[in-house]
Amino acid sequence: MSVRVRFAPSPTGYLHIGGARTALYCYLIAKAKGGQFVLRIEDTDQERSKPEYETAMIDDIHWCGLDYHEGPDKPGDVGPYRQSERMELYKELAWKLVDEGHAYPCFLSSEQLEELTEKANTEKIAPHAYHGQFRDYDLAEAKKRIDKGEEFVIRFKNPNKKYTFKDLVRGEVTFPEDMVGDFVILRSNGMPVYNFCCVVDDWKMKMTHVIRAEEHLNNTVRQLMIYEALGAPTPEFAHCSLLVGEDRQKLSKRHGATSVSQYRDQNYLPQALMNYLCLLGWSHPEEKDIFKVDEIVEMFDLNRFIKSPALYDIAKLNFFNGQHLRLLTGDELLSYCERSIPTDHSFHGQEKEWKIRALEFFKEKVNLPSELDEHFEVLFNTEPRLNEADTEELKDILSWETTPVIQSYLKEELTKLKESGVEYPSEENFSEWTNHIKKELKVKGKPLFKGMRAALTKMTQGPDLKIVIPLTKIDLLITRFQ
RNA sequence: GCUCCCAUCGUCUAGUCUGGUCUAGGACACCGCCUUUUCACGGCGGUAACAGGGGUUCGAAUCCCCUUGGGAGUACCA
Repeated sequence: MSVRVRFAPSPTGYLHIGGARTALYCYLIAKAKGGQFVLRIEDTDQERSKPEYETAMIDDIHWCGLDYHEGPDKPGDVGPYRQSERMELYKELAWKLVDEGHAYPCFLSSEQLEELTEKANTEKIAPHAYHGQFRDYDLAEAKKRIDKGEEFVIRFKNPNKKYTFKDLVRGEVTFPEDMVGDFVILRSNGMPVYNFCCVVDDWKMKMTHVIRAEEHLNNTVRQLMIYEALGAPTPEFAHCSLLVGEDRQKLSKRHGATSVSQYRDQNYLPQALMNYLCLLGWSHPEEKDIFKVDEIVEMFDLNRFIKSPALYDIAKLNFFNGQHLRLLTGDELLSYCERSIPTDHSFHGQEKEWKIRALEFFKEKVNLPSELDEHFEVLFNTEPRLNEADTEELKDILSWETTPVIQSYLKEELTKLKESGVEYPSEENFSEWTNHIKKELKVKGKPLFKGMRAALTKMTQGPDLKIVIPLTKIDLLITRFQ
């Protein structure tokens, strides 16, 4: 039987970093086993689910490069793939469970429920202890009350026995009989509840593996009960570790940038994000750390999942971005970096060939394209860029810089070049100047290079002049002498 | 409270299943040196961990138990 794995987010917000990682694992397992990856939208919470979130989520999943075989926008044989479109099925099965004695209507009002929970709390027993008030209520009587229009929910009748299952990452897990009470499967507004539709769909959509985060581990006991009552085969479960923030708590909004769209907006490389996320809870058999996810499918398996929670660290993500940035070439590099450079930046006025040459050189210095701006200063500034630490050092340089002979020499050379119709100095030009100043003007060593740097770039430090000067327009260089 | 899960450098992790090759390896970050007449890159090196206690064993990071710590769940959210 072919492996089928689903990612089932609820559209109540933007795709979360943790969600993206789960989706990645689902994608990878499906791919590794030559199976299908399915996207299902769990929108049964009418208040919080929004269609625009669904759209955004799908966009983000695509941006991550996690293409699925079936989903709301990719019809398959077991659709629809949006739970709000499967209501009839859930209702039918919920009532089937009622008729078979696995579930029952319950008429407890929310006020009554609150009181009962309160009571259980003061008695220091499980809060769900009194939720089963209607479990033995006469069904015919119940149906009469429903027909009269009375509000009700459907509760699942807990069979009160232990449940054990083998989790693919955690091993054998056992839940005691009283872990949960008679829980709701159909709300009073007619909407089914997560644990119920999840099982129905995983069954009807023929899922073989349920891969999700550890926060769902405890839900598994409820789901196991439902599979059993439905007479459905249980899939394999794999609960992967949680992603946590600095405080070791589940990663959430208050930890800062935790949605994929924020990284997209900040122009991170999706392959870098995926690479980093992949390693947060899984390890490469050869301890390789920089890779594209599609390169590791054949070695991806559940055995290398880590059970303990992983801390999400942006510093390390930045490193991964830098590594992937350096893997980019020519056109890729240009179209990627260009987006991060302010639209009014002089960079955009340059020739394409120049841009690529500049980026190929500067890419070694940054992790993110947004850091490029400060490095470009050396190419475009017209005012001296000096920080306090430079001042001391500058005293010498300034005395040199103001030496009229050398100033006028460089200026003269630049003017000659300009008149010959050249737009940029060549590397050879730069060497000639250096040699001339060395031989004829008797300046060498540190004063030579520091001095030339200060004169030509108005900065005391920066990248290799041999590279930088040929990237700077002669016109601009001349203005630096005025 | 109750239930479940987890526990190796600050962080991500290798090693745990199949005890010895682990005076615990790699990566991020940090620090130093080399290289570069600057900066960065790169290279080399450094600081830094088996939570604690009991067992089992000739031998335990690895197996068992307890303690402690952390997390998750305990909803008519998912």
